[in-house]
Amino acid sequence: MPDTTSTARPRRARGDEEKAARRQAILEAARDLFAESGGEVPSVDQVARRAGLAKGTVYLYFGAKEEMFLALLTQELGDWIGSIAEALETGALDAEKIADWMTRDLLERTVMLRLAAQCHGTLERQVPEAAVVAFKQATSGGLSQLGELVEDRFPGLKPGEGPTLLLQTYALVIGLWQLADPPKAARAVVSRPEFAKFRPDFASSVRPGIAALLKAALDN
Amino acid sequence: MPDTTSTARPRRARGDEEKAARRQAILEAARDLFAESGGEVPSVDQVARRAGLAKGTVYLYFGAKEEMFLALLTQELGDWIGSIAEALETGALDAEKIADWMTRDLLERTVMLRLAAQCHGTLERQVPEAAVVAFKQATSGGLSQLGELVEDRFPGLKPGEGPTLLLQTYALVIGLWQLADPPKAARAVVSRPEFAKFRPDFASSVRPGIAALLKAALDN
Amino acid sequence: MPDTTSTARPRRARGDEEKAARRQAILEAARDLFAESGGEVPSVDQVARRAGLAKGTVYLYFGAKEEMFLALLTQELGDWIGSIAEALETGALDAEKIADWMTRDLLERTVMLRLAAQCHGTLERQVPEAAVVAFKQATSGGLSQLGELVEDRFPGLKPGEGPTLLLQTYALVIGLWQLADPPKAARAVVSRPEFAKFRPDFASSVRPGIAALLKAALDN
Amino acid sequence: MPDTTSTARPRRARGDEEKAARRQAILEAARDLFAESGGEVPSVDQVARRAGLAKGTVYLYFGAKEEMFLALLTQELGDWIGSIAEALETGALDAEKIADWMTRDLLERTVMLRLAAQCHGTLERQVPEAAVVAFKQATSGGLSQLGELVEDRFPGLKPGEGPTLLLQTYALVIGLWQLADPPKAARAVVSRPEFAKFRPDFASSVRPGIAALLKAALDN
DNA sequence: AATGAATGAGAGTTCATTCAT
DNA sequence: CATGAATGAACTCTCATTCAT
Repeated sequence: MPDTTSTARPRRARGDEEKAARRQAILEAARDLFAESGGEVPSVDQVARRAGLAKGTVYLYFGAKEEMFLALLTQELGDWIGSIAEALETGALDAEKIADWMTRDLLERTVMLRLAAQCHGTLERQVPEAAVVAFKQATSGGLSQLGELVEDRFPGLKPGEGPTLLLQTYALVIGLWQLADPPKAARAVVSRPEFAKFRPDFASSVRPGIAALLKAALDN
Repeated sequence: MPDTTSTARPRRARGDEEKAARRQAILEAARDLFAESGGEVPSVDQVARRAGLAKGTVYLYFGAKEEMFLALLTQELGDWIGSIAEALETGALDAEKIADWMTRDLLERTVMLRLAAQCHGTLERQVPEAAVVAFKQATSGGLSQLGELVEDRFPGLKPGEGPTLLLQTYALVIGLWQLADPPKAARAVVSRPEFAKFRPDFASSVRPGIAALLKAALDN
Repeated sequence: MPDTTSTARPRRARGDEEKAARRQAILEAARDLFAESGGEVPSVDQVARRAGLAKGTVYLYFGAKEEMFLALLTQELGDWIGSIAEALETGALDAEKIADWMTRDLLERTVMLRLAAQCHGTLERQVPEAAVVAFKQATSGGLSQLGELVEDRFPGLKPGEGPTLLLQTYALVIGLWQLADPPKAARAVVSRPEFAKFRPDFASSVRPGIAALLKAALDN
Repeated sequence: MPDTTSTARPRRARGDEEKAARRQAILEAARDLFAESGGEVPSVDQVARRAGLAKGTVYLYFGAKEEMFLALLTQELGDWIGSIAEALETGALDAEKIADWMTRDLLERTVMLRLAAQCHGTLERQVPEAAVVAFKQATSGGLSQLGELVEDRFPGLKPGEGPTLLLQTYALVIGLWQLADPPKAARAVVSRPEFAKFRPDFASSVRPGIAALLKAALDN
């Protein structure tokens, strides 16, 4: 019976399947630590330990720390995209309703939001090119498909407008998140009444924003 | 004729005016280095040297490195806000035209955009509370006024919608910038044709996005 | 009417008398800060400010920071020596009584004790030779005289034993002080019951120690 | 034959034993540098280099620089205590003889003396509490045992007087050392004839002092 | 005499990454 | 595959001292 928290040397991962599992375990450890700390990127050592591994082992699965977090964001984004695709296929096509659903959905994806805010700003800045390629390819692939789906479902859209709409939405979302989710140090400050206007809470700013972008695209 | 590049000890800044000027010179040195490096936050020593000063001197004007960059962003944002206010007062009130003007204006503000992307994501994360207060206060003050002006000029807006609109716009802008302005490492990658869809260049995504937000607010 | 706490430029000290007064004021500022902080050597700037002066001014009166504290210790020691001399001349010559009086007297001289502990360990280590000369001369002069007085009052002592006795006493006193007055960081620790044996409090260890040295010298 | 001065990466210390050895090697490097410089606390980098290691490696074995020196003092004190215990068990119980032996023994322990003088004055002032606890515990443990031994050997002592006597002796010793071992800067000065009285050399002041404390305790 | 802006050496600490075992 | 000891670059901030005004 495997015990990931034991201090015994973890069994060697053999075969692609086991290796993928270990990689995934590392990503989950990273995710957990990132979430627990409220958006602080943990050290490699912390991640390794949390995964029940040694520091060096992480480098067997990821070329660099940032690669690891890029991989994590890839997953989170993929997940989000999948969720949207599903909603588009089954749900209503009303802008308000979509905005509503999206907002609620996003509130459960704080790790993705925080990670996206950091990746596009900082993480990418220190990563070997190859890793960025992988990241962009994965992301771009998912968004392309989703963009097509959007155009399918909203025939009013001209070709290419699907991805553009998605891009704008994504940008608005992470932009608002950055403004609405100040890091620990700033949290105390921003919660003062005099700043209320500019900390209108993520949900209530993002919903009308998404709706606006959606309507504009459809009315075009 | 003074020689700022000489190694001689720089003139002492005496009186509030000269001190403000020196502070400004430091900010400009920081700005230049930040711009030249494409968004890398320079070390205090680099900034000092560029300003023709010694490291320690910087700490006479700023309590910490991050404070310096927060001060820089404060200025850049203030500048931007001022520019918008002026445009609102003198320019057309057509959504498309405003979006157009704004886009062109933003393209000249890459330092502000890059800095904003970093500040809200990273810089704030390491700053003493007092500095964050100063920053938020300055920013918030400017935005409040601008929000009122917006409501003045667009009587269709309900009270409070001015600031919200500005917030959304700001979020969209910095969000898009982050996606469209990948850091050096990523630049080569993203310029490949297969990513074209997701790097439609800042200008052409931001313009319709702003227009959309604007129209939605006015149509409300 | 002079106001040392005002922010106005202090009047220039002219003539030896005024200069001596200013020097004294600086020393007192240093003493106060040192006392208040519980034995932390304050920065030159702090001392200057407390004295209502600017940093540079301190250097008109003392060649270096350590010199200042050496001068302060000189005074404190001189004071102590004077006090002992007086007690010897007027008081009883019983070893126990002397130890008793001395202990009580020392408890009011924590600044001297703390300062002595630091000076002989650290401060001297960074001072220009000239300053050390001045310090040693002053101290040595006082102790010589006091030594003679001791030999006068205790005819049992052989020539030279007076100073030796004083030296031993001084050493015991500052040694015990160091052990009994742990700095802030250590205070919490040492107050735990399990360390009680080695924090027997200054007073109750120093009194018998002094008495022992005294008796031994007299019985010789 | 291994070459410790080569620039090659040093062998990795594996297992508790080798790690303890490496820790010891670092302590010895620190000791040597401290001794050579006449009591100047060396930088971490210097210590590391002397031990043939990189700066960072030192931090694998000690949490902070001061911790390292506290550990060193712990050893030195332990050594001293052990030496005294042995002497008490095998040697004569005559006060003069003990004082004599102790003085000779101390003259070979200049590192301990210098270090003690600094630790109790300065080092403790900047150390994380945990490190101070460890230090006090180690020291206090050894002194307790030695105190009991003293009471055993000198039945004239009342319970508790053993540790007190040790404490007084220790205080006298480090106090005298501080006065008799002026740092480099002061050495030239103090060697002048006019200061002879107050630099009667460590040995000849400490011996009678110890004897005095001892006799007083026994005569009680 | 007084000022206080400018200096810049200096040091401790962290942590991503490597590689011998 | 896994390990974790070793590395060392990187960076911030302090503060005693100087000297032009």
